[in-house]
Amino acid sequence: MHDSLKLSRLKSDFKSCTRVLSAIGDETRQLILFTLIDAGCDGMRVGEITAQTHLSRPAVSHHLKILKNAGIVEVYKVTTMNYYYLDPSSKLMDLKKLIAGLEDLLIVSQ
Amino acid sequence: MHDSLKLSRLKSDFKSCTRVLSAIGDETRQLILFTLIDAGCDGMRVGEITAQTHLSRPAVSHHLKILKNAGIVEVYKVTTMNYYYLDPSSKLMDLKKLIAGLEDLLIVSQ
DNA sequence: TTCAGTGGTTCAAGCATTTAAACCGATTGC
DNA sequence: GCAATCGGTTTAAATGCTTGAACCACTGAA
Repeated sequence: MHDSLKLSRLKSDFKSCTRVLSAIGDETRQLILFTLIDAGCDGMRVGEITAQTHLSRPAVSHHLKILKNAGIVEVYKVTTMNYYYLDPSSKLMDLKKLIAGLEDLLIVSQ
Repeated sequence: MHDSLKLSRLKSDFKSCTRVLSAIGDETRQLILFTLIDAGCDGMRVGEITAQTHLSRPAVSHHLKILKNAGIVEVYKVTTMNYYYLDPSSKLMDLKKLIAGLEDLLIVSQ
């Protein structure tokens, strides 16, 4: 494959990963991710995350919105309760393709 | 392997990747990366990057510092000229381990 | 209908990041 | 020495992000 084609694919891979990257590059959101992993597949409510961390409820709500926007977490409702969980078919896995493309370009062209 | 061990490894993987993640999550720094990839193994000077982008020299210098700090780019001096290039044994490759750990935890526990 | 629980949103304050102008030292050519 | 090039750094302004208080709507139980 031509290097210019590889580069343009890398650019579009980066584009589709930018939200994910900046979402998980933040330590506060990493903390929320770890808390959600602990919770397992049932997910976790905003109030529970607030209780297990040093974060306020609006802060948790805010960061969950960013994680949801990035395609990393999902939510389901039970009456008034919102359960957040890690999406297994998550945008996180798009990073695999990005890293592979980067590796290819780094190894070949250096 | 126990899930709690997996989680604590994931935490330390995240810790060592946080700088890289927030470095490449930024569109301006992505642009600089693309420009450096185009440059190939010889690297590129700050002035050249400034000329090929819409960025000012202090901005380029600032973002290169962040990329260098994250272990993504390296630099070599020729008299007064600083040539920046992508480090092939880059911290970028640490992301592979992080993604693998994430995938493992997401697939097993969901 | 009243009340407690849940959680999203708005807002203003505080903080961090980004930027360009200006400045600096170092090096090279004349 | 002098001027020009190179590029790092400092500064101040602007912009953006994060946060908690306060507020809102919705649901279910009594």
